[in-house]
Amino acid sequence: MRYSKEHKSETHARIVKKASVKLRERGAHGIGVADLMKDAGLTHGGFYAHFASREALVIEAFAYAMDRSTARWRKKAEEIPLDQRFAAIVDAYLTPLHRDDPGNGCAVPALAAEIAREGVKTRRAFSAKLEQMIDMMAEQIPGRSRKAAREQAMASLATMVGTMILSRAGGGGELSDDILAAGRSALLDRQPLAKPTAKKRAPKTTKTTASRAPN
Amino acid sequence: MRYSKEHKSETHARIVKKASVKLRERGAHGIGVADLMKDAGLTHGGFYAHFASREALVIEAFAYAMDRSTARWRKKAEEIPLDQRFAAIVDAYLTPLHRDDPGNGCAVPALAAEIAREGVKTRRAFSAKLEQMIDMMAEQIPGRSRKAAREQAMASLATMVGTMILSRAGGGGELSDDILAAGRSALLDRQPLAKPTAKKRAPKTTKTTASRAPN
DNA sequence: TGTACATCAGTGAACGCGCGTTCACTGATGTAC
DNA sequence: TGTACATCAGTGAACGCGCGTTCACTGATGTAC
Repeated sequence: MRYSKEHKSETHARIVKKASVKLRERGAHGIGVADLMKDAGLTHGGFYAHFASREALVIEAFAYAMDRSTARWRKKAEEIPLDQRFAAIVDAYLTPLHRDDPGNGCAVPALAAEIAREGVKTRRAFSAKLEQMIDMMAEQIPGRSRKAAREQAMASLATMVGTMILSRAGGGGELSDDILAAGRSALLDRQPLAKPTAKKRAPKTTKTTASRAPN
Repeated sequence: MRYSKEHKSETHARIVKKASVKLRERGAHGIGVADLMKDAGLTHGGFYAHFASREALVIEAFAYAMDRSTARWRKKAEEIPLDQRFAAIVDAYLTPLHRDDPGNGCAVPALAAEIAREGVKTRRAFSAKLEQMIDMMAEQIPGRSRKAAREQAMASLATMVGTMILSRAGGGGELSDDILAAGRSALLDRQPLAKPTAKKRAPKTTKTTASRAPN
């Protein structure tokens, strides 16, 4: 073989990784095979040595983004006391940084609406990853039954995703900021979620040095 | 002229109306000019007698859908006591009927994520209509300051939109239903929104005869 | 009232262009001997 | 160790195809005289 043993799988992973950014930025149909390959430092002809079709890459790239988000949140949660985990995730999610950098952000607000219109294969891949994300969120909600936690996880995720979408579509001005703030306070400034005695002590977004949206 | 005075504007309106359904169903890029014209009973060549570009139609069709939703909700609200209006709108929005009929439903969950990636013109048109929709929602929230009502309207709309998107992308099975139910109860079964003494009396979805999602 | 002409919404062929996909080929390396 | 051959990730030209857009044309009606 021309390259080392791991070369092909490394290239494959690089294509998926780069594509997952560009697809979140431009949408599931917003960028072509040639440009995606160029982004990974290759030419378009080699694409089909790695993927059966463009759709197959979209599925892989989407799954990759979802796995990374879920894993990152889970890891973040582990470093924090149980009763602050949910708030910490919401806090990191609903930021201008995340809003303005969809390529490195959560794949759900970027791609879910489009994916709902794709073929069965793509839709199934999505709902499996969404299920995992919901489960992870539910784990961060203490003091409730499994069912109640799952229900709150789903509703909260809906608010997070909806807020992100509306804020991004809001034009980038005051409206965008207002929507983001409204979504934040709906999830963070509510009695059952923050400690009643420390209602206003929702975690601040501290990582001012970060240039990417790690969601 | 070949046709009566109002003929051209009637045709124009018909194209916009039909396109607004198809674009919500298939996405802002999911259907071509030729098919859109065919849907209105015309051939593609005549398109540019009505619109400067495909993008211009997308903007008009989107604005049409937003205006209709906003007007319909406002009208619905007027028929109902002030303290039940918000719940009634949420109740009518978060239904399987609406989820399964995006073409006749709210344009925000169907198109907002894609529109956030369009040109400035399209984005401006969107945020203007979104602003109107938020204002209308805020009017249905009694007993709060203008600012607080607007904030709650934005957060609620975010939950509604996010719930609809996640439910549509959820695969159509149990997950979709669970998400829809979670979003509903988050908005309807909460103390500040329903009367404390009638917490479980959230309005039921009664219009079982409706075959379209009027949102 | 009758006739010639102007108007213009709508038709359908044609245009570039970009896209996803295919394919013959390349050339560096692994392997057989 | 040296040599001939096989492998296969990657290249770049080419393919159909569908899309947005353009354009010469049609033909029913309004209007001028």
